[in-house]
Amino acid sequence: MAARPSPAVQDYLKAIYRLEGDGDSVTTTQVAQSLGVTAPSVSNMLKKLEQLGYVEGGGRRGVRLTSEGRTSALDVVRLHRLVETFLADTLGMRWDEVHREAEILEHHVSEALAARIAESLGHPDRDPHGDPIPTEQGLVPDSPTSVSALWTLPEGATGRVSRCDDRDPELLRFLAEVGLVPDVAVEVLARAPFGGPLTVRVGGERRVDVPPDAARGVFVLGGR
Amino acid sequence: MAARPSPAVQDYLKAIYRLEGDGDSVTTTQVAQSLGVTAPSVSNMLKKLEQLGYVEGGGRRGVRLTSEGRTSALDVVRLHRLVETFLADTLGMRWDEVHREAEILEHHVSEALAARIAESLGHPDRDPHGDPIPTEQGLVPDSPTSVSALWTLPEGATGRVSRCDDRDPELLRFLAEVGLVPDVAVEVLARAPFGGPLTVRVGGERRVDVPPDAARGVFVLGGR
DNA sequence: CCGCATTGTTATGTCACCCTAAGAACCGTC
DNA sequence: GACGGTTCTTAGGGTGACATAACAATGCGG
Repeated sequence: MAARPSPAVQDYLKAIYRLEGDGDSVTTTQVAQSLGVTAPSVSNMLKKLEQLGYVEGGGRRGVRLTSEGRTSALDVVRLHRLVETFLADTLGMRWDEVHREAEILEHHVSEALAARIAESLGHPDRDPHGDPIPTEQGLVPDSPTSVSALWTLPEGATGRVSRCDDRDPELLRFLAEVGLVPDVAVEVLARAPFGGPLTVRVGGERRVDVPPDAARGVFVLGGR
Repeated sequence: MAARPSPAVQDYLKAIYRLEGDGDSVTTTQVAQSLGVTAPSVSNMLKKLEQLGYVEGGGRRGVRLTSEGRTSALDVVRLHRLVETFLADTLGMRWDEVHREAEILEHHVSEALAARIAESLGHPDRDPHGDPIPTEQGLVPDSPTSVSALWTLPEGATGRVSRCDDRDPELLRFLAEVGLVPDVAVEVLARAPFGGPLTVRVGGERRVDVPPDAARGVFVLGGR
């Protein structure tokens, strides 16, 4: 029953967890950029995290989470996504507002409260942006392997929106407007050259032009 | 549009606000005891609060809140009680659990979220313990003047429970068990001598023995 | 009016977390 | 294998909020 890490530590663990997704070893600068702090701050904190047993490999080539670190990171991620889902579903907050709020509340919601929230929502396994919600035991619902950014799909590709990047409220407002939300069917009709927009059929109905930076934040579970 | 004070500052303002209730000038030691910190810490913080314009009269005889201080204190109290109400009504948390949780969340709930919570609850004016919830404009719903601690009532007195002290979960569990909750009718049937229990009729039905320390935490709006 | 308890302050230290400035280690290029 | 650029760490500060220790001021009983 380890004590709950401080908000700062939780933020570092969460960032490292997210960065481990692509490639496995995480560098000081990656973390610094991701959290908006300076490299020396990260250097100090990583040393501390290593002493606390949350990360290892502190020497050269970046750090990795220990299993304990991963457990703690998943705890935070779970709370974040549960809170997001709750704010959206129960309180009717817009999906572009919930991330900010959850970013703070994730550090201050007790386990007891989280359990109640989860129960009142019927133990959801996806948050409003389509991200999987880890279980209390730290299991992450299967992330299908054939998920690619909409941006990378060739003309003619079809599939369903799996998740959307939740960090940019403006992006989310745009996506909501054009109907690019989780579970909707999409088909890439055309790719404009020179970094132009993608033309996409959304929900079998609307034709929508999606600019590159938007298309990079939408992930599609491929039909083919 | 003053920036939101830090959690620590909010806690001090809340404590001073509560202590101003009885008598008007609040001393260093009162605050220290109320917050469980040492006198020097309070001394420092009061100096800071005075510089920030939240309190005045810092010299001799204790401090008082400025109107700005009172406004900020009421903001915190409002959030605390809204959160309590929400946790109890919407999430079914027991009334003895909500205080602890709200004590933390009050510092981290945004104005936007508070507004949504208030709306989803229909802008309640009492929390689960019967305490009044200040409005967004900082107005405290009328606290009736003829409210006295159950402990102070003479034999034969009648009335309705107005509010219960929310700080001791054990007390609240006891009160819930014997039915002493806000709005229930009570009548003092007997006062045992030498600090013995009060015998009270609750809700026109049950006879209940209420020990002194419990009777001091229940406040009754007098019928006569 | 003096002594002494209560109350409050100043001085100083600690801890967590962040910063800037400056030096050390690594890395591909020539 | 020296060189310039990137990356990382060490050194040294700063802030907020707490602590302890020691001193000052108040206020009351005798």
